Amino acid sequence: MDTTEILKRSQAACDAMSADEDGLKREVLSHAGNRWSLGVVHALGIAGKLRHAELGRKMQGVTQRMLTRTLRQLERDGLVLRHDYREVPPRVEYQLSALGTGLLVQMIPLWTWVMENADGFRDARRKYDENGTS
Amino acid sequence: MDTTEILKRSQAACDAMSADEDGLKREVLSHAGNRWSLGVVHALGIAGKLRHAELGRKMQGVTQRMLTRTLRQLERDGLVLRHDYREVPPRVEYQLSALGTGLLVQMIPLWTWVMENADGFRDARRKYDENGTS
DNA sequence: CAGTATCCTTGCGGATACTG
DNA sequence: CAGTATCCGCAAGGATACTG
Repeated sequence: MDTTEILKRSQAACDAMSADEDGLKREVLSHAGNRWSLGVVHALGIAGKLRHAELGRKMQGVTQRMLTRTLRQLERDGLVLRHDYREVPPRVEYQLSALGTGLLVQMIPLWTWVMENADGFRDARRKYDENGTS
Repeated sequence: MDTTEILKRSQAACDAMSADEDGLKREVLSHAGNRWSLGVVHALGIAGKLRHAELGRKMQGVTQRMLTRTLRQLERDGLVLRHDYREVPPRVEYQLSALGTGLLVQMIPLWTWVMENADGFRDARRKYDENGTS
């Protein structure tokens, strides 16, 4: 494989990165890495618009508190739009913003790769743990 | 934009995902989202091989404890290889595994996208905070 | 040089109960 | 329905000191 060529391109990209930019990337990643963020972006990407309770049902196991937290975080990051209809009983719908959709799209090849290499991850983990316990 | 088409592809990808697979993805992401992981993978991608102290210098601000922790995590995930020369004074070199290189390559388009949309993120954040404090 | 060991603070994630 | 309020346990991240 021509990893050399690939790494050169990587280097070109990396050289342009300041510490500030690295912070931004980590912020995006770390938010995406939160317990429920991925599933929410996912669910919204598929369904388009969803209400709080609908999301709660799709996300099997999430508590109201964590769902709200996650949505607030995603909203603050500009990935999710919140629309409060100000009715009684309350009706609030969530959907991906353009930014959120963009992120989801960027993520797809990454997910595909992760799934393709799932065995590689498991093997590595197993080997590491064997050596550790031997 | 034809987000519809894109979302359909996304959906196709999503439908194939079990809760188990989602867990794996979140694990990968959450590790990548750790404070220093990204920088380490980055630095190793550029430099090839690096010693503990060299990494410490490149990563500006990391403590020995966190660097070791990060490296152990990455090693356990199979992204980084550790080679201990067993000399005195100690010499240990780290480098990306094939898996690690692959991950870095997958990440590049994502980083590029994040950087291109940095302003979008900042604007969203600003708006959200303005509405919150008003 | 390449780590451990110890202590501390912060924030995530969850359980439960309550409210407009 | 769509949240808040309160409490809790745990792990991440960091500061500091020490070791083979």
